[in-house]
Amino acid sequence: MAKPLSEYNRKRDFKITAEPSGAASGAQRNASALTFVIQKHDARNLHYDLRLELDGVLKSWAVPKGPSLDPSQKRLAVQVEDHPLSYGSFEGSIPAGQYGAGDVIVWDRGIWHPHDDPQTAYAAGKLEFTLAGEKLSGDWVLVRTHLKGSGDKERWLLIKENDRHARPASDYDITEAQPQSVLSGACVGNARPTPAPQKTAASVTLAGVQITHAERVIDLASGTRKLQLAQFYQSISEWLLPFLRHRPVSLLRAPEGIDGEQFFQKHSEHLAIPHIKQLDQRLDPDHARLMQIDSLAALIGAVQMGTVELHTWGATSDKIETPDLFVLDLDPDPALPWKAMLEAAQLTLSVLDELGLQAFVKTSGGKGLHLMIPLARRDDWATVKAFAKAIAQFMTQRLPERFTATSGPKNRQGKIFIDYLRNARGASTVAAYSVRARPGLPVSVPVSREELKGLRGAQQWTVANLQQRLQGLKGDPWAGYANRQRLSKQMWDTLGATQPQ
DNA sequence: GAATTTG
DNA sequence: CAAATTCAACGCGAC
DNA sequence: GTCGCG
Ligand SMILES: [Mn+2]
Ligand SMILES: [Mn+2]
Repeated sequence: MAKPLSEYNRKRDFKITAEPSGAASGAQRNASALTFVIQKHDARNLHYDLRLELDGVLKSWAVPKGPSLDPSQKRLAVQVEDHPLSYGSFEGSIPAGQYGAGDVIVWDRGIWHPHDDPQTAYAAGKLEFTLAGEKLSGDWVLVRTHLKGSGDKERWLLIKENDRHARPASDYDITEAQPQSVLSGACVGNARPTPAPQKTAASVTLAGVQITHAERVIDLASGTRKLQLAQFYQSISEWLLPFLRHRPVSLLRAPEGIDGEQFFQKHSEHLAIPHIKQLDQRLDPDHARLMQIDSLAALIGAVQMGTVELHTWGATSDKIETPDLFVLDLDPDPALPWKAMLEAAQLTLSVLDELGLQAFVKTSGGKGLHLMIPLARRDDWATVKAFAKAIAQFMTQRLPERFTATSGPKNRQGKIFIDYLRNARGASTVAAYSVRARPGLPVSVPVSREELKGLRGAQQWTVANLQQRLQGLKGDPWAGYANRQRLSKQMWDTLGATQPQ
């Protein structure tokens, strides 16, 4: 049943809106002279409001698509709160910020003749009636469906009966043919005289994905807009996708921009991220299904959902229990000068050289650097993590003034924490060429060993200047990355550690 | 951002 | 219909 | 057991 007039009054501030305040009409009208009105309302979504006078108020339904003269076209009509009779002649603009803000015109009005007792028929959920308006005529039926709409809103259907006023939709669309107000001749919505002027479209299609809120600024520091971030990711997709393909991915999303709420997302079961791949449940039986980005469309789909950062597992989905790389995440005390960070990286690389392991360096886009070591997918997570921990402890033992293998800010005072914990099953590390959700939108960028000494910071590249670097590159900074390496007994011995199990 | 619930 | 609310990870090590 | 971390 519809909400009463008090609901109408509660939703409106009559000091601000020009709409009439509501009071039921005391005088009981003659049942043969009931009025109806259809208002066209250019609110958030353009729709038509059908209002039938009954019991001194206007019973009201929102009809998203408006009436159709075609009896085969059933039009959804969501019942809304009763409106006062005086609302029937309201035409004008509801101010922004008010309930139902937007322009209203009286699209049609006249008399409705119920075929039966209207109170009884209304209560029964099936109103059959004849309209005598300026545009609409003939017999109509308004019938309540069993399905409730959102909340307690009742869903009805507005259907034209077959009579001499009926016309097939292919032949004639009355909302299209007669868009204007019957009071003023004014138009509203996309039927405006100059339909939606020169305003840039709010949504754009990129790589087959509709990007909504394309103009939303997601980073104040760089002024980057949502569409620009999507275009950036598209422009570097040939560099980024090889690091995303074939492995589980987690997303850091910030739909309102990096200064708004941020959250991590590891699965995509409830809401569909366009084109994203759902991985087999058996890969991680204790959790919801993991996801994977294998294509440009999926990447752009993720951006549409507000994704800024992409984090990947250190294993591929087809062999998920044996990592194909491990990470040494060098996290400096923020107070340390960049020079100390560079020296620490060189020292760690020297040890890896001693071990016979080739490592690949990337900026984190945050404070530190990431060393990535490709593996032959032979050892399990526990083994690989223990090995990374052994390196961290070995470095700390050798150079306790520079390094720590113990997490926590207190232990990191003046030092660099070698974060080996990224190498646990289920953990992830920001992918090479992922943007970071920080002011200026820095990017995690692979660099060659030769370039390392000249690095000026972990945020040297951002969405604004990465293109320039990539275009100027002579060769692949990570040449040889495809060479997978095995951990040997000799390496464990050198580190003074033993392989678990 | 999208789905769901509330008014 | 419009507005408000809800949800979108997880395990590890330090203490 | 809780907390902080990424
Ligand atoms: Mn309306
Ligand atoms: Mn780090």
